[in-house]
Amino acid sequence: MKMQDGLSEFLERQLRNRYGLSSADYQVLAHLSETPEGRLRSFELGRLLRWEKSRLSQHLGRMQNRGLVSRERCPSDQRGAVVVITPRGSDLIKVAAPQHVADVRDVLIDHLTAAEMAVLVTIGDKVGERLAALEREQ
Amino acid sequence: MKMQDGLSEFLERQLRNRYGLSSADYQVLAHLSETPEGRLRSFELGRLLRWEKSRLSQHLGRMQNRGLVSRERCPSDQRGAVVVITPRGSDLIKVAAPQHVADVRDVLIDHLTAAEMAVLVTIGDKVGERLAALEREQ
DNA sequence: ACCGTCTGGTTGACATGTTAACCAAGTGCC
DNA sequence: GGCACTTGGTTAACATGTCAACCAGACGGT
Repeated sequence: MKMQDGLSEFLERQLRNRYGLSSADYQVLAHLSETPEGRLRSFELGRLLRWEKSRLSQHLGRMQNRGLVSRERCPSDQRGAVVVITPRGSDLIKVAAPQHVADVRDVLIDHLTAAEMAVLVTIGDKVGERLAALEREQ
Repeated sequence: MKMQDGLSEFLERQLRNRYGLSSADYQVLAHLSETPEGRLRSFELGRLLRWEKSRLSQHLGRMQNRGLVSRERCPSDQRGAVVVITPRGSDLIKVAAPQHVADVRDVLIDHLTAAEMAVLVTIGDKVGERLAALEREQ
């Protein structure tokens, strides 16, 4: 648990200090920039991030005010919104992503042996399994 | 990272649904209940939790309103506050703690071999080391 | 076509966390 | 003693997350 908190706090702070991004912002931009068009339906983004819809809506509103994304009406579904990454958002993520990856290496990956890394992945999978099972049960 | 988020979210939700406690509340009560008198200087609690002082102050205010803790002036330092767990807080944590531990087993520990557990501890230590080193550097 | 239900999304009220400013009491040095 | 500096703690303003209520458009059975 301490490792958990320490890692998130460190990574969050790096992103915020260097680029003015929260890790929430980062994840939104990362997902958008991974699509060929830099655009996603709102609910798709929500599914990818596993965020509640109200959180997504509020967060996108703030990111829109800061000029990182914009929203368009969806032509095929009149209810829908399409989220589009702006040039500014795109530039930011292009700079921030490599540095963020470097930070993760610096504070975690570089200090693990291949065997340790493998075990960590196994543990992640097992926990993911268990959580998914609990979610199906409920 | 996903494991991280999934675990915290699950544990947080269990605590909240069953006892109306956030994990922040839980940690405060846990630390208090571990002292013989159920009381701690505010800044001691802050050091243990690694919380900023304003966060601590705000959170204790809310917990006080809910009757989980109370605050007294410190006799030896007129600036100081002593945080005391109330009977209600004490009862709550006595019920919540075993269940919380059981949840952690259920979703993590029970699914790991002894070897995996050992590696996880090693990784935690290494990351802790690295973060502490970065903090000393700053 | 019509109506009940589901789905995508927004909003308001509230809980929580961060930063910066502030205040009052200790501490150290002259 | 007096004065600068540090320390413990609170507060205000703001960013973020949650829940519940709401609205409008889609969808399915009749």
